[in-house]
Amino acid sequence: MSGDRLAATIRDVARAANVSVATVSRALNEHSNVSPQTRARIQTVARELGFVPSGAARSLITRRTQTIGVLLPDLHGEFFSELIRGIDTAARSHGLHLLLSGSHGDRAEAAAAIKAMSGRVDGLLIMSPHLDASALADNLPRALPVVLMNTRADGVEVPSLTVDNYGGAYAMVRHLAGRGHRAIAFISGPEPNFEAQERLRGYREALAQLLPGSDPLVLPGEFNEESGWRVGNRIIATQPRPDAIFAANDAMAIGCLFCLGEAGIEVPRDIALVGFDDIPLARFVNPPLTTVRVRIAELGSLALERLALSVENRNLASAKPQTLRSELVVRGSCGRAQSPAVAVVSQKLR
Amino acid sequence: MSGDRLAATIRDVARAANVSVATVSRALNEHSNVSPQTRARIQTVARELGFVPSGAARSLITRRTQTIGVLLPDLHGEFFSELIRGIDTAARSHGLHLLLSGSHGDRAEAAAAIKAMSGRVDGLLIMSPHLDASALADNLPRALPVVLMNTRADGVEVPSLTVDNYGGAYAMVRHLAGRGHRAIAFISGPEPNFEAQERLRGYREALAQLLPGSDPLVLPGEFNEESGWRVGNRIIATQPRPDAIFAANDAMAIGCLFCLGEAGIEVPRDIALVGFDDIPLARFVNPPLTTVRVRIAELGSLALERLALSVENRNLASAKPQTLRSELVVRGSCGRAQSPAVAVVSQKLR
DNA sequence: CATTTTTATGGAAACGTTTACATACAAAAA
DNA sequence: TTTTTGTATGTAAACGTTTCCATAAAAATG
Repeated sequence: MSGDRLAATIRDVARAANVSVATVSRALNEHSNVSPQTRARIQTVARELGFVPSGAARSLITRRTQTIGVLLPDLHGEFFSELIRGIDTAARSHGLHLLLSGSHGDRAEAAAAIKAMSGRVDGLLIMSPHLDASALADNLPRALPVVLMNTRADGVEVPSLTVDNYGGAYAMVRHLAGRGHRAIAFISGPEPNFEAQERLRGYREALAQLLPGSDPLVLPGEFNEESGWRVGNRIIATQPRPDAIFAANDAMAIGCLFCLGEAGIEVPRDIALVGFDDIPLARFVNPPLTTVRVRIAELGSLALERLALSVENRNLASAKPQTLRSELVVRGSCGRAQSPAVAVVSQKLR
Repeated sequence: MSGDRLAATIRDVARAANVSVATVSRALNEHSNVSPQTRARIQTVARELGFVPSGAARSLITRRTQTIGVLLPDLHGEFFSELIRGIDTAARSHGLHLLLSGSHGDRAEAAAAIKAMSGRVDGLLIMSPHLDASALADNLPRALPVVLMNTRADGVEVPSLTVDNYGGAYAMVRHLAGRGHRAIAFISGPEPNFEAQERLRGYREALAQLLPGSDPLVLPGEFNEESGWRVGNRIIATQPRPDAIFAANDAMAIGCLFCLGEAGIEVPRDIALVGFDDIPLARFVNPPLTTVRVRIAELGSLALERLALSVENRNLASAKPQTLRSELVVRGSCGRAQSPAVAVVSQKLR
């Protein structure tokens, strides 16, 4: 019972059950053409021996790893746990595994990550908002299906899913303008980031078109709470103070919110504050955050579905970029809303 | 340039470079005993052909997948993105890949997840606070290294890392008692959860020993913001109202904080409120949250290090459980702290 | 009963690597 | 010059599956 140092293989099972390896394979993979008694015997023996089929051997012969590689820029914050959750859900329903790589800062790191994954996956899901797709394309093995998420893919023929960052930002500015705000400051994301750029572009163009007299005020942030906090302090010191702050993501908006709170500046009474993403936390802060909803988990699911399709058909999916609509979620933080308590409760019940 | 439908193999490279496959293998794997010219030629050819070594074939012969399976109960919230980040960092430094499975509700799902991963990984990292380790052990292939995180492992001989939930909770109650709070309510986590149980035990025992006159008040929560919010409403309605609320994790504390805020109950003036975990957000809420710091990312890193060690030595690591000390982080939310602004700023600068 | 069809099983090749062993040839030592 | 050592390369076996093909036995058909 204890001398089994090496893991049992299919041959061990075959020998113990007095059949050929072919029969064991058929029995364990639910093929037809195996007699019920033989199958039962093999299953028993396999369990006794603690037989676990080697994924490597199976992948080698079937030419399928049943694994999707997921390349993300980093793993900080709720955005990524939501995204992974969406991907994981879809992967599970397809019987696919997820090989995760949680950071690639520069081009070289991205190349290394792609290379390391390449021989082990059936397809690649990449989010690389700070890198151009052409930089990635050089390192991608041909014939390996890829789907890009929120990544600039201008000259390259790669299927991609993108959130409508531009439209969402534009809609938010329109909403703020509609509420009478005139001086709207913008906390932008990191400069090279594709999403940050699109949101900034939405802000700028909406401002130019809807509030022609108003000058844009752009304050650079880093997409995390801390930078929102820092920028909050800058805004407090700004004279004249803007009517409204539009943070390019919720994490910065929340950081800013607490900064303002401590300085005794009340949102939305003294200043309006809105974000972007609708992370789960957004509805729980006080006042609840008006934001642009991006169905993060859905983005992940859809991307995986598309990839799974092209893996199953062994083709490279059409490169047509797909854009997910983003939608405005009006809560209390932008001023003149209904009672915050009501707004939040209605959000909690889906 | 375009007729290459099938991926190139090492034989294709060998043929094109006029050498044997063995030489190609040696050249590409940085072995010695390959002449510089040959190596260069092979590398060029390999690049031109877009050769990517098959992970399956390599794993089959080396008996190493260079992959660690990570089994988590779910993926909601910052806790898990932190944990994964810690694991990923350590894995990267060992050249290991991560195969992620993001949910197993019940015993059967956990068994399925383990089975699905078993043949594809060199080791398993499992967090399963709501499942007993013995339930897992039945499904674990013998000879597969495993490390458990925050999982009850009473009767079973499996290496495990656990956060000192009991000690942290005890220390928190002591701190609250030291500040003069007498009626301390506790928002507990989900009943079957191991961590939730340990934190509750710490609360109960500390209360019994340090405040013998005070009756425990335990309100059930679910470890997420929403349940914290719900329990907040219950507490508002409670008469007499407790002096302090100890939430079993930060997510619930934050949900509760916003609930109280909307009801006009000010923290810490009207009631003290503390949490557990020290998620990144905790220092940014207003007032900044007093909590118990659990080095979540570090827990992940340490667990992976331990697993990597036992994978490299091809042995099953010692089953001695390791406990990570948790530490009290006093910020503004527990009353009578220094100026909140100062407290937060000092936290921001590491 | 003779034939055909169906069902259950076995034999063996294939998947793409790594590596132990063999070998050829050049350089160093005798 | 002959022998020894070392370097660069090739040959072939092995890893553990799946699956095509062959075959034997059993069942169905004539």
